[in-house]
Amino acid sequence: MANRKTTSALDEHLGYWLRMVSNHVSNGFARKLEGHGATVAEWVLLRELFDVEALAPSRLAERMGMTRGAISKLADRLTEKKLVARADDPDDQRAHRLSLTVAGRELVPELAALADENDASFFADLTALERANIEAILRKIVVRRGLKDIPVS
Amino acid sequence: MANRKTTSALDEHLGYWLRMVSNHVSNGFARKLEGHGATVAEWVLLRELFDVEALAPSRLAERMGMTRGAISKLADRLTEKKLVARADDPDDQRAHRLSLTVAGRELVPELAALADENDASFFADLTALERANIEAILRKIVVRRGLKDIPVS
DNA sequence: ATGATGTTGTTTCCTAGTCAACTAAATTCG
DNA sequence: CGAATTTAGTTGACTAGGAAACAACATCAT
Repeated sequence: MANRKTTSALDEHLGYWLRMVSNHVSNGFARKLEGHGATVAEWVLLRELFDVEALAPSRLAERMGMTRGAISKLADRLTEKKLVARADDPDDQRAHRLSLTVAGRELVPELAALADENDASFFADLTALERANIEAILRKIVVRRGLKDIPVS
Repeated sequence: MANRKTTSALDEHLGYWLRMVSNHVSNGFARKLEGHGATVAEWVLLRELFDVEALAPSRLAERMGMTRGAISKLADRLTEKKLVARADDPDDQRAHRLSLTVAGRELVPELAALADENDASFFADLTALERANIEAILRKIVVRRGLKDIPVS
């Protein structure tokens, strides 16, 4: 037993490699979105609204793993851009309902194409088996640990 | 050819699952670090300095994938906490050299233990084979795409 | 050696989040 | 019913980063 345990290096953690790849994927996507005047958070919000008639900010906050404050400001920006509309909830004087404008609805498929492209190009180096493997493993972690939203930070 | 292509959902992208898991790992680690008064960026900087006598802020910026401005402020916080010391570079009047203080050097193994624990607990659900697989796949992406730093954003 | 160019680190301004306090409205319960 | 509590959304103070301008110094080409 000659060696004391040595302080582990950054890259000895699986989390390190995960963060490296994940941040590059998100970053690449963010750069692609920039060209269309959108951010990742904006894309996610728009996509969430896409297959629903309308949604309350609070629900979006839960689904997106952001605070209500953040959603409030995000919605401000998107209404400013005329991509999202705020309407009063007829059943609850406090509540709002966010929905896509026509322009917003038209933008979603365009951004979805960028997302597809980004994902495809990033994982193009992998074999079909590798892609299936990594997805299965990630899903397993999500299920086992009961992860439900994506914390932004 | 009955069906038009449908707008892809968020979770149809590998990047989605990657981000979900990666953000949870980082977030969990951040919460653990909080109890020790440190942030993830601080941990990374301290760990980078750990196996080197001293390093210029610019080098750290490259290695950490952050701007020099960000490193400047990060170094401010760490010197404020007496974990890092700034010294003039004798060979270059512009340059500085950052190094760990005794307290900083003592803190690193403590935080490394947290990192180990966080990583282990997070991937505990996986089999050894799954862990080996995901690491190999992530490393392959890093190599193939020539990723060298971790963009923070 | 000197003038152009490049590099180092800091600083200012901006962005997009968090957190906590707040207002108004809804709900619960005694 | 009416008071206490909960919920919805906004706001303000704060944080950690990026981008770009900057001053000081170094390097390089003549």
